[in-house]
Parts: sequence; structure tokens; C-alpha cells
Amino acid sequence: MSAEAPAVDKRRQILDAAISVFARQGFNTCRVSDIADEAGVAYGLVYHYFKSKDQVLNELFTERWSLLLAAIEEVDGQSMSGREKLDAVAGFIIDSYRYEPELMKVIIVEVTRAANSFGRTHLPEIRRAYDLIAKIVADAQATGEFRDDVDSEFASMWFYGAIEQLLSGWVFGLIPGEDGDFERARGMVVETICGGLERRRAAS
Amino acid sequence: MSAEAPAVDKRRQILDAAISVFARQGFNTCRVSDIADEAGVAYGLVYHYFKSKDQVLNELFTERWSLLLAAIEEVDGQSMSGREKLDAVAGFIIDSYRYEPELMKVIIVEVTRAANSFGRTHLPEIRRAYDLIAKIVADAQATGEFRDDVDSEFASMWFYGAIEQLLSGWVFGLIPGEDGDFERARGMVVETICGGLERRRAAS
Amino acid sequence: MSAEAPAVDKRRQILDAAISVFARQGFNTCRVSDIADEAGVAYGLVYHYFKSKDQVLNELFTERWSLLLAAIEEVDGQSMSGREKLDAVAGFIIDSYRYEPELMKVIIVEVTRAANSFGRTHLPEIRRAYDLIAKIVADAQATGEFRDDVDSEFASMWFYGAIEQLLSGWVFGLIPGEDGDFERARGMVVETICGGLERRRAAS
Amino acid sequence: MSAEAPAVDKRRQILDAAISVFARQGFNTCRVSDIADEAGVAYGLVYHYFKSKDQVLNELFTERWSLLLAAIEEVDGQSMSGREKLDAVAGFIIDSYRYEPELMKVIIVEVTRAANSFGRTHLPEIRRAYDLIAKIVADAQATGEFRDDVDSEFASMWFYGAIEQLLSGWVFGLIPGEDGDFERARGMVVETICGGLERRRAAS
DNA sequence: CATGAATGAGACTTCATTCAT
DNA sequence: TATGAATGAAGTCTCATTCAT
Repeated sequence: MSAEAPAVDKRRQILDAAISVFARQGFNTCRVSDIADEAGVAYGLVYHYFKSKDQVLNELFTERWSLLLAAIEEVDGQSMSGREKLDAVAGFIIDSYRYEPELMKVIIVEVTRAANSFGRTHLPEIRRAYDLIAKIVADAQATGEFRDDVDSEFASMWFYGAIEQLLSGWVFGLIPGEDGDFERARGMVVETICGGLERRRAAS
Repeated sequence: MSAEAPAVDKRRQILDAAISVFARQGFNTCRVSDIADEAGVAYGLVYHYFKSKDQVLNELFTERWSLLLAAIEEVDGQSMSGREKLDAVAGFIIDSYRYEPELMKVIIVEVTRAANSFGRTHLPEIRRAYDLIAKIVADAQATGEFRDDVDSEFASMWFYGAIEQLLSGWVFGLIPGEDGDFERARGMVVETICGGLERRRAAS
Repeated sequence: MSAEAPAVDKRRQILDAAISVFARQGFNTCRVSDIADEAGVAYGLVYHYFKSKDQVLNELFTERWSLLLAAIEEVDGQSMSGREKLDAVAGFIIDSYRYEPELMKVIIVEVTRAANSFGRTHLPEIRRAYDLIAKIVADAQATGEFRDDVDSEFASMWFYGAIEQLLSGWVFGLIPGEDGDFERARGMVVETICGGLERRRAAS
Repeated sequence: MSAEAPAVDKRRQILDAAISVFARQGFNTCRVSDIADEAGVAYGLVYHYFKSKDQVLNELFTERWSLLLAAIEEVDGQSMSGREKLDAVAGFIIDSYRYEPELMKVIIVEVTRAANSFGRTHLPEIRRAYDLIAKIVADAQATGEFRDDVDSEFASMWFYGAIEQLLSGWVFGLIPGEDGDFERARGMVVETICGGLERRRAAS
């Protein structure tokens, strides 16, 4: 009855194909034709929708990263303890990997760590995430929940780094990534980092 | 009187030049001729000493990573608490960056996170480091110093990931990396991670 | 009452747009989409009216060149001296540039001098113009107006070449092309070439 | 005994091959691989010696055009009548074509008339030639040899244009270009143009 | 050891043309 | 008539590697 979305959205098809190809072969190694083949479209169509191979990756990153930023901001807006907030953030990132491991692999491997190429390009957005996490920590320090002898900016690095390393471990197959592991890992990383950040109760 | 070492060791010169060039431009982007130019040697000489561009990076990585492994092993052999051991390991890595930031940037950016190329190649050595750290954690759990409800393998990831993220922050210029910051950061990261791993003393 | 011509003749619109685009960017450099954009029509419409990009230029050339041929033939049919005829021809060509500089630029730059592409294709028509001019010269030689020790075919080249170079000078901005210059240039070129071709009156 | 020039100068080989290929197929139509094939060298070697396909043509043009400029300047420096000077210049250009027709074809077809690409690039050098010829005319006007009611800059256009058209005629095969024709054409073009430029002796 | 010319496979990108709507 | 998405052949340029000297 109503106008349907087009049966196939070729642009989306290309982006999805790119995720698989980038994840499998890496951005530098794969060819544009690999993406087109994977998407089942003609070579030139990639250039109809995207200005360059770079732009495909940029778009994938931006698309996903803005979800992450939105998620952190939303979490931060709620009235929760610092631990609860960090737990929610960890959960979001880990679930992102759980449900879209290829995309997250691409983002971590090709962007956030690519200090000389895409990382440099997207630095403002990447930094924004660190800053948001740092703010969560700083707020918890202000309420007395977290100790204040650890710089919040640095703490943000420990927290994000620990999680990213976790994802790397799964990407490399170094640590078990079965179904239950995701929840367990999330509990442990929050327990460890927040445990380290929390003010100790006076020992007897 | 005696035969001196050659005034200049061209092989070393090339390796050192490669560090700078890889750090500045990235492995994929730079050309072999850039390395030769930086080293001040003829183009073909790179291929006299190295089988390929890849091998140059492999050598740089292996050279440095084996020092790291040796350092961790040595630390582990000493009779120290878990916290003291991890502190020593953190110190070694941070000092590596402090004194050779370009080399460490190359290793992190081009190898340990390069899941589709060099990271895959050097996985055994990289894993070895994680395993050694995990062992330190496991031993401290066995003595009761560290809580045992956190998997030592995962803990190893948090610890290493936190430090690598720290280095990334410096590489990207996201956090201050002045002289005093190195010691401060080391104290804080150990305090945070070990603090989170240590068994809580009974609260009053 | 009667069917009107369409408010806009898209075909004409495309041809006119092509003149501008070819003049500005050159035939080889411009894209078919540039023509469509300039004309304000859809991409594919160019192919509705023309078989290929080449055909657009062919049409522009033929359209204009046949006017030139007709003009020369008409001039030649009149009872005038050789000088008067050449003056009329020069006037026609110069006025063509005066009123449609872009089109004439395209014809000269992209066709009459393109020895390996369009020039070769349109050689018969181009040659026809030279032949008509040569005939004017030959006739004037037969009447004794022009000296006959200069081959009429060659003379045709001098005459046409001088004028084309004049247009080139304007196209390149090498010589002044203000309003009065067109008439002056015409007078001078005819004076020079015809002066050189005319039988000298006996010197005293 | 003495050091010989290298048996083969590959750079020269490539330039010479480019002349043939550009003349035969045109700059735009030919591929870099055609040049390499014609020269009998590997594809990449073209890029070892030249930064781009464009630069090959630029070099060919500059190399030849500077000879032309030098020749005109030398001619202008001698004590000759205007007619003699123009005769010498015409001779130089015609001989250039006579002995290197391919190169001259390339220069005329691909550069001096290419108003949107190479012609624009080399405008200063091209203009320099016109200016030198204009100076010869102006000097002859000052001595009273040439009439002064024809602008010297315009006269330069007629002269150069007539000769270039002559060469075009040969390139297109429109006029005979056998051995004797070169000298004849030269005599005729000088006779015609200079005849038209010279002050008429008073008619009886 | 040292040099740098020579090789050639490979990738990105462009764009004329077609075609389904 | 009109649209613009889709196609894919083709060409330039790069650069790791080899090799003759």
C-alpha cells in the first residue's frame, strides 16, 4: 500500500561488504574490486556512492562511532554511580563487538590505532570519547566515589585501553570469546578498573 | 691498534632510519627509498642487508620485543610481590617509550595492533608477553595477594591494554608526555590496576 | 491554435551548453556530465539526443562549417575582384568569432587543428574550404589581378592560416580583441595578404 | 681510450619514441605503455625519468622551442633586411619540419594550438616567439622597409600563422611535401607576406 | 660492499555508455 | 521524453624488488 523502501539499497550493500572485506583482509591489502565483488555490484558503483576507498572506511567509522558517543552521553546523563556508568559504557562497547565483531574489528584495527592515517583524521571524534569517559570519572571523584589521586584523563585511558585490549584479544583469538564470556569479561573489567579507582574503605 | 668496528655500521644506520620513517609516515605509506634517503645510503643497499621491506620491520620488532620478554622474565624470577612485579614491568615499557618513542610507536601502531599483517605474524611472541604477565597475576592470586575471582588471562589484558593505551595517548598527543608525567603515569596505572586486583582488606 | 515549438528545445540547450563547456575545458578534459549540468538537463538526456560525446562536437562543427562553406561559395559567385572576395571571406570568419567566440574557439582548437582525431574525420569539409579559397585566388590570377608565380593552393594556406592565427591570438589573449580591433584586423590582414599576392604595378 | 657516452641513453630513447607515438596516435589517445613499447624499455622506466606523461611532452616542446627562439634571436642580431630575416626564420621552421616532421607535428598539434592544456602552459614561450618576429617587423618598419600602417604584432601573427598552416597542410597531406616543395614553399611564403608588408614603390 | 637504473605487476580512479523506470 | 543508477573497460602512476656494474 505504502511506498516501500527500495528492495535493495546498493549503498548499504557496499558498506556491509566493505566491513567484511576490511575485517578479513585489512584496509590496505584489500582492493576496491574485492568490495564490489563481495557486494555483488559493479566496480564503478563503489565510486558512484563514495568518493574513494578511504571514504568508505571513514563512513563506516563515523556511523558507528557516533553511536558510541551518543551512548556514552546518554549514560552520563543518567543519575547513576560512576561504577554503574562505566559498567554501562563497557557493556555498550562489548555488545557492539558481540553483535558486530567485524565492524568493531575494522574500527579498532584500521582507525583508532592508525596513528598515521585514519586515526589522525578522526582524532577529534576519538578524543571526544576519551573526554566523555574522563568526565564520568571526574564526576565520580567529585562525589567522593572515586579516589582523586588518579588523574581522570589517565583513568579514562586505562578504562578504554583495557576494553579495547579485550576486544583485541578476541580479534586475535587470544582469549575465549564464547557466549558467556562477554558478560563475564564485562563484569571483571569493571570490577577491576572501578575497584582500583574507588576510594578504599578504611581498613580496620 | 686493534681492528676497529667500521666507523659506520650501515646495517644499523638503515634500521635506525627505518624507525624514524616508519614512525613518521607509517609502514604502508613510506617507500623503501625513503628509508635509504633517511639513512643516507644507496637504494639497493637496503636489499643487501634485508630481504624485504617487511623484514626490516620484523627485525625492529623482534629486537625490541625480546628485550621486553627478557625483562618480564627477569622480573618474574625475582622475589617480589605481584604489585612490585607489575610495577617493574610497567616501568620497563614506559621507559622504553620514554627513551625510544619512535620505535615504540612503530611497534604499537604497526605490529601489536595490526591484526591482519604483522600482528598475525608475531602472534606467538606477542602472546608470550601476555602469558608472562598472566603468570605474574596468577602467582599473586595463589599467594592471596590478588583476588582470584578475576581471570588472570583477562587481567593480563587489562594491564597491558591500559599501558598500551597510555602510550597511544602520548603518540597521539592526547595526554601530557612531559618529563615528570612518565613516572606519575606509571605510579597511577599500577595503583589503579593493582588496586583493583588486590584482595580488599576487610572493611571495619 | 497551432502546436507551438516546445518552450525549451532541450537538444539546442545541450548543444549550446557543449559549446561553453568545450571552450572552457576542452573536449578531452570535460565530461559528458559537465555538459548535462551546464545545460541543466539529466545526464542520460545527452544520449537521448546524441549517439556519443563525439557526435556532439561533430554536429557543432558541421553546423557551423557548412555556413562557412556556403558563405565562401556565395562570395565566389559574385562579380568582385579577388581582393574583394577575400575581404568578404575574412569578414565572415572574423565576424563568426566576434559574435560566437566560444564556438569558433572550439572549432579551431578541437577540430581544424586536431590532426589525429576530429581533424582527420572532417578533412573533406576542411579541405573544401581551402579549395574554395584557392579557386578565388586562381581566378584572380587568371584575370591578372594576382601574380601567378605563387601557387594558389599555397596561397590559400597563407590566407586561411593568417586568419586562423589571428583568431588564435584572440583566443589566447595575445593580441587586443576589443570592438574596433576586429575591423582593423580584417583590413590589415587583407591588405597584407592581398597586397603580397597582387601583381605589382610597374615601378617608375 | 676516453670515457665513452653510454652505449644507449634510455632517457633519449624514450623521448624519441614519444615523438613517434605522439605523432602517430596523438597525445591523448596514446598510452604510456605505447611509448615504453616503442622505446623498447620497461613500463616503469618512463616514470623513472619523467614525472608524468605530461612532462614527456613538455620536455619535447621546450627542447625544440628553445632552439627556435635561439634561432630567431640570432637571425635578429644580424644586419639584414627585414625580408632577409623573415626568410631565415621561415627557413628554420620549414627545415625543422623537413628534418623532423614528427616532432614538429607534435609541437604544432599538441602544444601551440592546444588552448586548454599545453598551449596555456607554455604560453610565455610561445608568445616570446611571436614577440621576436614582431620586433623584426617593427624594426623594418622603422627603417622604412616595411609599411607602417600594419601593426607589427598582427603582422607577426600573419607570418607565423601562414607558416604553421603550411606545416599543417603537410601534416594533413593537403599539399605536396616532396623534396623540392620545401624550398619553393619558403620562397613563396616570404614573397607573399613580405611582399604585402613592403612599402610600395611609387607607381608611375 | 655499494650503487641506482631497470623491471613489471598491481591498484585506484575516471568516465563514456547503457538501461530500467 | 526524461532520469540517474549501474556497468566495466581502460589508463596513469606507484613502488617493491632485481640486477648489472
